Amino acid sequence: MGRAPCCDQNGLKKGPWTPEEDLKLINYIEAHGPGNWRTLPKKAGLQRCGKSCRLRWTNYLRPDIKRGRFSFEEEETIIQLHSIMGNKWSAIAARLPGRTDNEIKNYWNTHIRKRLLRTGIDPVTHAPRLDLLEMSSILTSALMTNRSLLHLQSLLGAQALMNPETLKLATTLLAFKNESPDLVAQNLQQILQDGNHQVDFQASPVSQMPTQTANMREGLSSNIASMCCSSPVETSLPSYLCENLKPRENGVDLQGNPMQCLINNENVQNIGYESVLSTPLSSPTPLNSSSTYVNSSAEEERDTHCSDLFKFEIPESLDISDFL
DNA sequence: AAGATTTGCAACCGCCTTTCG
DNA sequence: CCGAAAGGCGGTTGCAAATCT
Repeated sequence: MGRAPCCDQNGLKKGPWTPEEDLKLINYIEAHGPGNWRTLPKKAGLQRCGKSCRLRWTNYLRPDIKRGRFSFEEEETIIQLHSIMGNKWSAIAARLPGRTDNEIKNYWNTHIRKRLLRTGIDPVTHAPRLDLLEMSSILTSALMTNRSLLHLQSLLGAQALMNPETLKLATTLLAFKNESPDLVAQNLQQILQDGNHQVDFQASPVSQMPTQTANMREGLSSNIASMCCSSPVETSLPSYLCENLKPRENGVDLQGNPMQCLINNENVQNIGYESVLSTPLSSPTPLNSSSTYVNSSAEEERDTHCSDLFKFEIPESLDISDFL
């Protein structure tokens, strides 16, 4: 029954390929074609398993492979296709002539992913990073009422979605909430009013907290400082996000439309753990064209608003019909 | 100049699907 | 039709090169 074993792993070489091995593989495939990968190594005189040979050929030795840096157009194409397909590297590679799935995957992980993170975009969902928006909402709502600190509890419940700095700050604030809610809110207000975020924590109201909370105070100071360093106001978060994260008077945006952004104080009050979990912004799975969003009316408005920020056009040259 | 840290990428690993005896 | 190997794919690792301190 079945086939003979692919290869007994004994005595087969692993690790980087030598030029001599490459030459043997190239010569054999050019003369005979790959044929059966299982039997190829023996015929080609290689001490490798067929799988390793196939990988070496498809990812490196194939003559039609385009090497060198990715062009801007290629990069944009990868981002657009990834937003549709997710981590389907082979499918993406099929639409980028001369590029391999492995190369695209590596390029994504080392360049594009980091770039998107720097600009405040979740590389998984291609949406604004939820943690930045959420923390900004919390800090802003703390200005309005001390009661809003209750949202910290919700924030901690969503820890799987948060970055470590956000969690650290939320944890510290929550610990303070019970002890000195007024001081916490007062301190947050000072931070948000201070344009350069270089808050003197020794002189801030936090320093007036009881001595037994000295360690917590240090934690709060450092956490807030680190958060401020990555806040939307100071980082490379896209300008459209920074605009939407600024508190508005009268609940209207720059165009005079009713605000539908997270920062809207009324919406902030309604943002809890459940909404965090149900929103596609926090989905750990890649978006695809058939994604169904959970839409309460408020979330529908927010989704619409946010999706407008990330509209892009698929080039006509890209055939994505089979994904729709 | 040297050691430490970060970055980039080739290659491996393991799982899933397809193919074949 | 069944079961095992081949093929394919995405995630992860290890190491050399580059950069920083």
